[in-house]
Amino acid sequence: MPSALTDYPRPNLAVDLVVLTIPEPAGSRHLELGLVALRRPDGRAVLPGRFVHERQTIRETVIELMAEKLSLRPRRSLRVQMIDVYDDPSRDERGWVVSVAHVTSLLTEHLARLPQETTEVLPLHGRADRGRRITPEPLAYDHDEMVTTAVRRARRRYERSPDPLGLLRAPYTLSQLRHVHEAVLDEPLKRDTFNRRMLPYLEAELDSRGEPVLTSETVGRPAQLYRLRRASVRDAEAGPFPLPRSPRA
DNA sequence: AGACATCTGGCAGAAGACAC
DNA sequence: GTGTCTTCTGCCAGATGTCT
Repeated sequence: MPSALTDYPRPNLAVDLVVLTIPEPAGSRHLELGLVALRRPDGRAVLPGRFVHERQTIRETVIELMAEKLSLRPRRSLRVQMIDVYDDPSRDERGWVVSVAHVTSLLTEHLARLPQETTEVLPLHGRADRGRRITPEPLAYDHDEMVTTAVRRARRRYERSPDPLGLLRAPYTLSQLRHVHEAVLDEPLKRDTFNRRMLPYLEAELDSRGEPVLTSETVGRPAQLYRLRRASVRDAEAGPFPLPRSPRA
């Protein structure tokens, strides 16, 4: 007797990955949020993706995808989150493919290790919620939708808590943190309010004598260094208020 | 010395919550 | 509706430090 599990046509299962990054050295002004994309032979940009192989989990597929296409090894600090499942039967011209989209972030130091011949970093600007395209060019398949969703969620989190995607390596100054938030939100922020909002969720970096560590790498008065106060993130992300914007210079 | 950047603290006004 | 209190926000001044 034939099995129902084999009698019906089934979609191919795939994983696509939205990789967000800050392509310029973290800490400088005018940072811009970037997206790691691959260039297909036909010239279209696509997200890194991979089919799920037989007897393989989604998580294993994501890990293999990151290793194969981004030279990234899995580690505890690497945060990968699922965005959504994309199941429009016509979404892929090659056939019936259901994709489980994920999002992660890449520190600047890892960008140099990307295979240059196939990967590139596209700048992300604009607000999809205001009817504007985020990517500089249309991506293949429904990858624009994945990017839009990932960026919208990232921006919502960056309103509430300090660098939730870990784009900035701790310790950092308040200005460095603000520049990263401005890059993600693509809008200048009010410095005073930003500092007041974030400080409760940060702790000062201390030296061996318990004194606050200052950095002289910034221009002007040496700035104090901070890192995330571990138990604070959940509280921060529950906060109700969006950050106030500053007029563009 | 002057320009510039950052940090800190204070002040005033707006907005919301609450009691009456 | 009114008054009071709290919280949030924007603005400012002063101190501190680097760079030219």
